[in-house]
Amino acid sequence: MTDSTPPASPTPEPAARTRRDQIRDVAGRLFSERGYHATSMRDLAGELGMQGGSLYAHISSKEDLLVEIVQTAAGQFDAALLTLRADPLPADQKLREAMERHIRVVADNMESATVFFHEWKHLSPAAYARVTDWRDTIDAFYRDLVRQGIEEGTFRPDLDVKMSANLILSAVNWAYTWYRPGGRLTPRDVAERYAQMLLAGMRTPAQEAS
Amino acid sequence: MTDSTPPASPTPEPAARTRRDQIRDVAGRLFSERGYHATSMRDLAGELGMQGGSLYAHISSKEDLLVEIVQTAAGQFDAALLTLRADPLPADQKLREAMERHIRVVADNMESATVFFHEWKHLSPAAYARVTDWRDTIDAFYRDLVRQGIEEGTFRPDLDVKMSANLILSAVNWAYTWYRPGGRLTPRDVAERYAQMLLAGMRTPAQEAS
DNA sequence: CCTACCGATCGGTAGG
DNA sequence: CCTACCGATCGGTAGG
Repeated sequence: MTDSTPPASPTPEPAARTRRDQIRDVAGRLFSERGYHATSMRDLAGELGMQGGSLYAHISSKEDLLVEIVQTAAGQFDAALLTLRADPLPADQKLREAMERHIRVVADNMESATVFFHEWKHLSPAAYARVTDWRDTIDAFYRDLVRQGIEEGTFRPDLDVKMSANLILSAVNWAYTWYRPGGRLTPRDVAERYAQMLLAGMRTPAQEAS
Repeated sequence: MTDSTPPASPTPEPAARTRRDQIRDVAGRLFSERGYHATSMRDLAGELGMQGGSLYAHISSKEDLLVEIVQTAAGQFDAALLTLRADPLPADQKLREAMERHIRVVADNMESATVFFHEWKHLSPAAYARVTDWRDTIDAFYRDLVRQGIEEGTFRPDLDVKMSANLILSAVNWAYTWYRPGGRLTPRDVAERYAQMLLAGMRTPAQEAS
């Protein structure tokens, strides 16, 4: 055994993780555990072994941290879902895939997801508006998917498009309250169980397969 | 037209509404809009046309208000759901009824429900433990309902009991984020749409009716 | 990244 | 229910 091979990095980009990233990650954890307003900058600094005022060498305000956490989470949902829009899959398969990706984003980012769902109302007007726009986009994504299935004849023509999308979104979003990473269920397991139950209620009576 | 008939009371018990009740209700609204920690006692007092310190003639602490709001909400869920446990209905009908009642509690108490779901982590240990116990009770209620349906032969024997209960709870709880009282959908409408989709995925293939 | 500090605001109380 | 106040803590800054 020689030193010619550098040790494999334990995480993808360990060196690229700046102090700023650490601050954001710890903030995400504290905001998710205690809430944004109940987390003080001194709490945050203490977790990082520094004094409260020292944080401002790396960030410009507390709200910047919240904005970054929320926007990053929104970006991950977008990257996972919106790339599916142009996918030529049939609607039922696409829906199953979307649910799996959606749950995976929640499961892989439980803290950010919690902050995202609980604290976005505390954003300043500009960032707040971006989140409501994002929410409309995701709503439309799932509604379009349901409509696609109806047009393709896979989904019942009498489906209430909006309510179906609401039910799907309920299932995948609410996972932030109960999912435990490292437990017996992978995001794929959850998505498969959910999709099986939901698709049975959405498909035209003629169809039956998985 | 004479004055012999007293005017019908606009609300059930208008005279029984004490100043304390007003404080709790306004607190529920502010806590739901801004969050518990972001609502100051002076904000609350201002909405009621009084000074901050005057609140303490009626309440003993800010947390008392939170505890009362959360416990009242939990009590309404209990009153709506747990009375169904001994009901002799078949499981699918009972599930539909439970979902309708559950959504109705959310819909009729959007503010308290929001506080309940977002702020219970900020309770002191004793009240916090009561909420986690409550949550376990409601989880068990829905899981028992799914099990009952499997035993009765109405629901598929291969249903994942825990995941089915999770899906049901996702649907009824998430309503607090999107339901708008006074809109086109009554809680009954929502429950019917949801139950139709969910029950189709839970029933044994033999069955088909509503 | 620290020390020392700013004005503002917090939940709550005393005394009336 | 008000006035006046308490100590504690808040987010953020200056200067090093």
